[in-house]
Amino acid sequence: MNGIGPVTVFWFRRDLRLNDNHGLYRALKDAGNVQPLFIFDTDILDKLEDRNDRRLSYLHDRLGSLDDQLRSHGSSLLVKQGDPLSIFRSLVSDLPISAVYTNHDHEPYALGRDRHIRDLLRENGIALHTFKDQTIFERDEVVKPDGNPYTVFTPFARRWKQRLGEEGIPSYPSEQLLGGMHHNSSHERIALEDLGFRYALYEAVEQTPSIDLLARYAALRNTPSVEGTSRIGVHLRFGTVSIREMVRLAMQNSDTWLNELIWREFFMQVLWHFPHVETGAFRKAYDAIPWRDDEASFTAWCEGRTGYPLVDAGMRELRETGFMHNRVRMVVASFLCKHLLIDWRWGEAWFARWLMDFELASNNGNWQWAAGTGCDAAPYFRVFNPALQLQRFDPQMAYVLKWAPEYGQLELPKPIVEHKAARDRAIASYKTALAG
DNA sequence: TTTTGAGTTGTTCGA
DNA sequence: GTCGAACAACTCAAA
Repeated sequence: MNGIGPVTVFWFRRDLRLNDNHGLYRALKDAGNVQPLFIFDTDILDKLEDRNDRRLSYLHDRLGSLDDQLRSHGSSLLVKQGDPLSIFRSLVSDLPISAVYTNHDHEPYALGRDRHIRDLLRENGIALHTFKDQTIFERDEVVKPDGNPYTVFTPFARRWKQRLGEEGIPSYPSEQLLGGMHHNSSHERIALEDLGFRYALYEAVEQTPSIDLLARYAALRNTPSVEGTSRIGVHLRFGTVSIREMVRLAMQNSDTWLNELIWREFFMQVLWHFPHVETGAFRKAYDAIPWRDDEASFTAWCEGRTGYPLVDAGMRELRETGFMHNRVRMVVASFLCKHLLIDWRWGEAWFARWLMDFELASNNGNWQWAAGTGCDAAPYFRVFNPALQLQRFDPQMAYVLKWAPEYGQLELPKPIVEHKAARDRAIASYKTALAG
């Protein structure tokens, strides 16, 4: 490697941007000579079920544009593939590393990974500096006066907004310090094929919702045939936008949308404080529900062949695009858990596989909400009526016909369950399980 | 400690 | 067609 003297490594993970990046800002400001690094983590990649995962294509594209930007500043992204611990083991012997900077990742897997890397670096006399970047508040920054975590959204959101008002939103103008990147434009890129993947087309999404969209957000967000939602989930997941910029925008334009951003942090702190939710019900009594291991019905749901137009359209949209409108997510989730009485974890895993904007905490929290097993969840007797939801939110069938055109034919698919019978079965099953 | 009010997104039934 | 109550109690948060 060119350049003289020690380098500071900045490790990109879920913060793939050069602007308003907290950890990058601190690395540039406090240390300098910053070598940017990204690791394709084979522990994660090996678990992906599809060789043409849209998310990996998206990630790869973003790294390409990150590298382009870095090269315009005389630097380049060092990209490695492997398990991160081994990668760092070889990096510390190859490079004169003075410190490693990165941003927090509180998912269970990441916590363990980072602990091992911190230990390895410490053994080599290298400090790992980590920073809050992907949320406004994290861990136990928003808790009740007695120090315990909130488990109900509304008081959490109240306290969150109060703290925000007191503290304001910080800025980390890393983009102004890029002259301090380590000068080295010799790093080669790793092709998707070298990782064992193929390119999958995906629909690019605006990074910033327009003021116009936010002005109508509260009114239009439940209409799946309209572009009424922000769709920035994918950007928040990969950190291609700054949450701080989004919250500023929300505060100026839409309190309804701001609450959605707070929901994201609510579920993140639920996962942090109650890690058992990753595999089981938040309320343990709900683990007694006798889920039906009905693989045929599950497959019909996955493939969008339930005979319920809104459910089928949503499941097709998911498969075809990696996205599903939020209103429809609620309908299909309620349908799986209540009408089919299938374990919410099956649905959670399917969404995790296909959603471009998949985020463990939000996906888990919202599935537990729909199943009625979570904190502050929908009560178990609240069963979405897919026909009524269709009538209410897609009365012209514009959304349905876009994704499931067979519902425009005279002969309609036959429902795999009858609504009233399924609803009664769900309520009775939950009731019995919870009484036991 | 006790009390009180409230709790994302719904549906159904009967007046 | 419209409207309010019931659904099922329970837990949570805050005073």
